[in-house]
This record gives sequence, C-alpha cells and structure tokens, in this order.
Amino acid sequence: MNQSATIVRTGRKFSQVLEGARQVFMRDGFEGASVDDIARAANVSKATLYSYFPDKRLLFMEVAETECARMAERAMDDINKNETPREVLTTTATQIVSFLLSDFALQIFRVCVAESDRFPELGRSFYTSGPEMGQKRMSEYLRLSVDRGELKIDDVKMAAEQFSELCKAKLWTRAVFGIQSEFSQAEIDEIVTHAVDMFMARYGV
Amino acid sequence: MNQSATIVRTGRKFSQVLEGARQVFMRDGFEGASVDDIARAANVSKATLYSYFPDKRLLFMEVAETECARMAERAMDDINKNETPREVLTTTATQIVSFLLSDFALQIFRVCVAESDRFPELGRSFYTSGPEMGQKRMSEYLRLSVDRGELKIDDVKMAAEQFSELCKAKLWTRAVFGIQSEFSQAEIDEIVTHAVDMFMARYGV
DNA sequence: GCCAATATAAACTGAATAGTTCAGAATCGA
DNA sequence: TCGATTCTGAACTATTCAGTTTATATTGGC
Repeated sequence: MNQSATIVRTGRKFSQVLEGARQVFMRDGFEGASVDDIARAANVSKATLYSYFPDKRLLFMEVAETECARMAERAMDDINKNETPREVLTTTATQIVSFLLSDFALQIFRVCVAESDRFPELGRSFYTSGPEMGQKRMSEYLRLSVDRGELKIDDVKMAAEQFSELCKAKLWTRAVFGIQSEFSQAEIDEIVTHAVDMFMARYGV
Repeated sequence: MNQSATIVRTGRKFSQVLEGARQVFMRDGFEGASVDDIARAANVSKATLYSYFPDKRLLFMEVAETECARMAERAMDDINKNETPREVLTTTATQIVSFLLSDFALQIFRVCVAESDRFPELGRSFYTSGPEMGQKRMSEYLRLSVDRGELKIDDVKMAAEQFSELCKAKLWTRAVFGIQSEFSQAEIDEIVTHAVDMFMARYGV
C-alpha cells in the first residue's frame, strides 16, 4: 500500500486536491471521474494535481482510505454500557441502519465494491476499517454483556456479524440498487425492532 | 426496460454473442470490457455483434437479465414442503449461502452494484429478478408453515428478508471484498447452523 | 523588493475504444 | 443451383481521457 511514498503531502493545495477528488470520486466512481473534472472541482490546475499525485489510482486510494477512516470513526461511537442489552442494541441498531442508508456510506460501498477487483488493496482496506472495525466494537460489547450474565452467546464474533447483518434487512439492499432512496424513521425503526427482537430471542438470558 | 424491442433475437449467432458477452462482462465488468474483446470471445465480427445489439449497454443489460433469471431459477428450487421447518430452512440456507459465495453470483453482484448508478434500470432489474424473487419464494414457504402452525411469524416478508440476510453473515462480506475466496463446507455449515438457530429461536412455535 | 518554490492555463501526445461502413464470403432454404 | 440472408474483416471516424510540457504568473519568506 505504500506507494504513498511517492505522494507529496506538503504544499498549499494538497488538501484542496484531496477534497475535490473526494467529491468527484464519490459522485462518479473511479472510471466515471475524469482527472480534469477533479482538477476543476478542486479549483486547481491539472499540473498542480499531478505535482501531488503521480497518478489517478493513487489519488483514488488516498481518498478511499481517508473516507474509510472517517467512516469507522463515526459509526458506533456512543455505546452506553450501563443500559440493558435491549436498550443498547436498539440504540446501536438505529445508528447502524441510519448509517448504512446514508448516501455517504452507500456511495463508498459502491465504489469500493466496484473497484476492489482492480484494486485488491482497496477491498481489504475498506473491509478492515469498515465492517471488521464495527464487528470488533460490537464483539467487545457483547463479551461484556455475556460476562455480566445479561446475554448468553456461544460465539460472540458470529453474533456480532449476525446483528449487523440483520440491520441490512429489507432497506439496505433496496438502497444499494437504487430502488429506494428515502427512508422514514418508521421504516428504520421497523428494521431495528425486528433485528433486536430476533437477536434477543436467540441470545437473551 | 423494453428497449429489448430493438434487439434482434433471431439469427445464427445470437446466442454466441450473448455467451461471449457473458464471459467478458463477468470477467471485466462493464467499463472494463471492450466490444472488440467481446466480439473476439464470441468468435464473431464486431459488425455481427452490432447487428444484434444496437449498443454496449443493451448487450450488457441482456446478459445481466439472463444471468439473473438463471440465478433465480437455481436458487431455492427444491423446497421439500413435507419436512420440518428446521430441515427445510437448513437445506435452503445451505443452498443460499453456497450460491451467494459462488464466483458467479459475486461477480454479477459487483457489476450490478457498480453500474446501477449509471443504469438505474439495471439495479432494478437485478433486484427484481434476484433478491426480491428469492424473498417471494421464501415468503410463500413461511406463509405455508405459519398456516400449518409450524412457525409463528408476525411479518412474513420481514422474516424472509431477515433469513436471507443471516445467510450473508461473516463470509459474504469477506467474499465481496476479495478478502477470502475459498470456503470450506464446514465454514458454510457454521453460517447455516447459526442462521437457522437464530431464526427458529425467534419464530419457532 | 527579490528569489525560490509553487501554481496556472492551455495546448499537446498517445492510447483506448464505441460505433460505422462496405465489399465480398459463407450459409441455408427452396 | 440460385438467391437471400447472414456474417466477415478491416479500415475508418470520432471521442474521451490520462498524463506531459511549457511559458507565465503568483506567493511568501527574508
């Protein structure tokens, strides 16, 4: 991954370039985005852009990694460990569902899926800083609850995977394929309730 | 969707073209595949190809639709309605998981996700003939079992969505991002068991 | 105010590639 | 065998786009 050596990170317009690239890549994907578009969006000349990034791929990778890190930071941040599992799970599921349905998460998912054939490192990087990261946070919480005797789980990792998977039911697939793009709170709550009910039916004490 | 009107489906080499297109699109995605490549793979001249399909997009759509139909046909075909729910669900889950992890299903998913921004009809078509189709079949079975008193389900559609989502736990995400590409029967069975256990815990009588 | 680093605009190269055209060859039904 | 349909190959157009170049302008530290 460390072709980063060849990226020049100093200079007045570095972050401008990155921000322009972010916008355009997120809107158009990798192939869809032209370097001219990016330069225009960044209010920067093409020559300047190329003085920072040796090529389009590296620029894209940089954007993707930055976005994934930002993503991981946001999602599942405020687990209040003193509430009951049902409460915690409900709060967390609501966050997860809302996040998964955001334009932002959807678009980066699309781009990463689309390009992970061409850039295997991208797939890995996304997985590590996205889904895997979430799964770890969730596992920690579940482990805690099990130790407290609040939940009864044989395989904590698997349970965490199942939980986040349940959060994708119905709406997420529809969102990914552009069938539906607006989601009411009621729709989200419905998914959340069903996810939590199912989880508790299986792992509740 | 019926730009299909403009596709000529008769002629000696129609299926040859389609098969070549299938191979190349599945390997390279939409942008990645060049029409020259496809013509070569199909053992057909470019002119012939264009005599069947007015443009690359329609050719792609045709391939995707054909593949989805084939997909829907295969998956969840042999539900033996006389077994217990646990048995039926286990068989079905095994089929679903294996199918979801096949190169074939993964590749078509990737391509459809990648291109559904540019071709909204493609996303819709994939969703309809893929996930939605599966969900309907599953719903029918669940409805039957509920009527028989074998299961207790408030929202059959939602339960069907949850079930297929549970089949994606752990392995599928890893597959989509190319983290893992070989899956042992034991790994598949693990997912299946956990999916069925969870489902039965929630909806069993 | 000067110098060195940094940025700009715009034109250019070179490579891919979608889609067209057409004269002639292969194929097939009758 | 004949005539019509279908296919071929190869050359051609036109476009898009990554990446380069160059001559000029801006900026900021000293």
